[in-house]
Amino acid sequence: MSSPSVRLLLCDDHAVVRAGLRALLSSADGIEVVGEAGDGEEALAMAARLKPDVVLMDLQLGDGMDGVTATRRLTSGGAAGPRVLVLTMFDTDADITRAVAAGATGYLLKAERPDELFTAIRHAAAGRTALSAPVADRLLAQLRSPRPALSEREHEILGQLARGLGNREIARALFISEATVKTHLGRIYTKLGVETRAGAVAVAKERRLLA
Amino acid sequence: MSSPSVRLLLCDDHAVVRAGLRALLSSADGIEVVGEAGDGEEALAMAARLKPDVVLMDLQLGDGMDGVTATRRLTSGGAAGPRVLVLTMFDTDADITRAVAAGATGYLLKAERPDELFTAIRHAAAGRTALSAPVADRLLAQLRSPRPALSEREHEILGQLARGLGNREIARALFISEATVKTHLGRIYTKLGVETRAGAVAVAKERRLLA
DNA sequence: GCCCGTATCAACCGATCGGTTGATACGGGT
DNA sequence: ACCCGTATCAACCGATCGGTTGATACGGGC
Repeated sequence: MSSPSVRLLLCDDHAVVRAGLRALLSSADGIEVVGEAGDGEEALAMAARLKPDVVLMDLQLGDGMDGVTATRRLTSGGAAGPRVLVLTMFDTDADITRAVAAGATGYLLKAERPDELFTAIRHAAAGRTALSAPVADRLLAQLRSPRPALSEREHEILGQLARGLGNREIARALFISEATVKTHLGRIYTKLGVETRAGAVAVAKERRLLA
Repeated sequence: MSSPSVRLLLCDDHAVVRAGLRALLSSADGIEVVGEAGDGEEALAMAARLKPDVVLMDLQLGDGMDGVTATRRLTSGGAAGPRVLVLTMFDTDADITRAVAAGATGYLLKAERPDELFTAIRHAAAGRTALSAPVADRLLAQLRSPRPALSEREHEILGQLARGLGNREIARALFISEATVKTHLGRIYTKLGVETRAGAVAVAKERRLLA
């Protein structure tokens, strides 16, 4: 006998993409789309009600809760919660790391071949980790030559920096002295491999370290 | 009698999205997906060969030719060329304006309801302009209070700025004097409504003025 | 022909930035 | 107990940035 269908919940903020995925997956054996969510809150509510086996989650969810947060909330509920399979456009180190840290069972890219999606969903339902080849490559590369990650405080500094604030304004915004801002900035420059604040903003946007 | 099916070519760099769209559109009456392209070059080649009525074009096409360029090349071939219907994630002023300027017959968002997509495709095939409501709103808002557009030279300056270069380096890169760079930067700040270079980079990335 | 926008350059000045050195303090890990 | 990473602050200095004023030149549009 074949195992029962995988009950799947879609979460993506683009209705056209959701509809496309539903149409695509409905043609696959052993996969049943039980619902669609357009944002993180909706995904949590529908997951609680529909008890899907797997949530197919985009990381970019528009204005509200982001996909990483939604993933954490979905998986933090213990063993009863659904598996989360991340399906997104970006293969950035930061995205992958954060998604895995948030409890994602798998991670694959929208650029992947569709049949990879089918198998990844079945793997995820079985509790097996499902990382597509490019994603796994990136993870290993990162392990081999680990990039110095920004500390949380440095992240905050970077956020203010991207708003165009000067050092004094950043200092006021974060309730620290201007001197501290400068030391943080120095470390940020070193870690990002840049020499100016404009360069730091550019690299940060590039690596998707900022909203 | 009903008119023959609209012959449609998909162009999107994400295979999963393409497959989803194909699955979705195959369920629609009067629409026939005749091919898929994953980048701009492929789209041009397949359009020449398959002679589709409409090309459904994403603006973000990864590394190579961008969607605006592909649209221009597709529509510049005179009346024989296909209609181009842009389907993308972003409703940024710059994207909409450039796509329309490049000859797009329609522009709609992936966040739109799927049935809007069906009607837009049929409209585009008939040569009618197809702008979804949010996009049309933005266009009108822009006409009512036109934002000062950056000149081409200012764009170049901005590009170098985003690389983190100093004024002197920008001057050398563009073969102009440092003084000229500063005057350009002053106008850029005014037009973007910022006061610092970091702010300019942030706003530029926000409005998608940069790659 | 004239006006206006754009691009180019110069010289100036104060404010800010970037880098350095050195210091204190707190927490986690061995 | 010790070390290491992180966060915090101070003082200093040269280089750069941001703003201003003023100028020339070229092109398109009325």
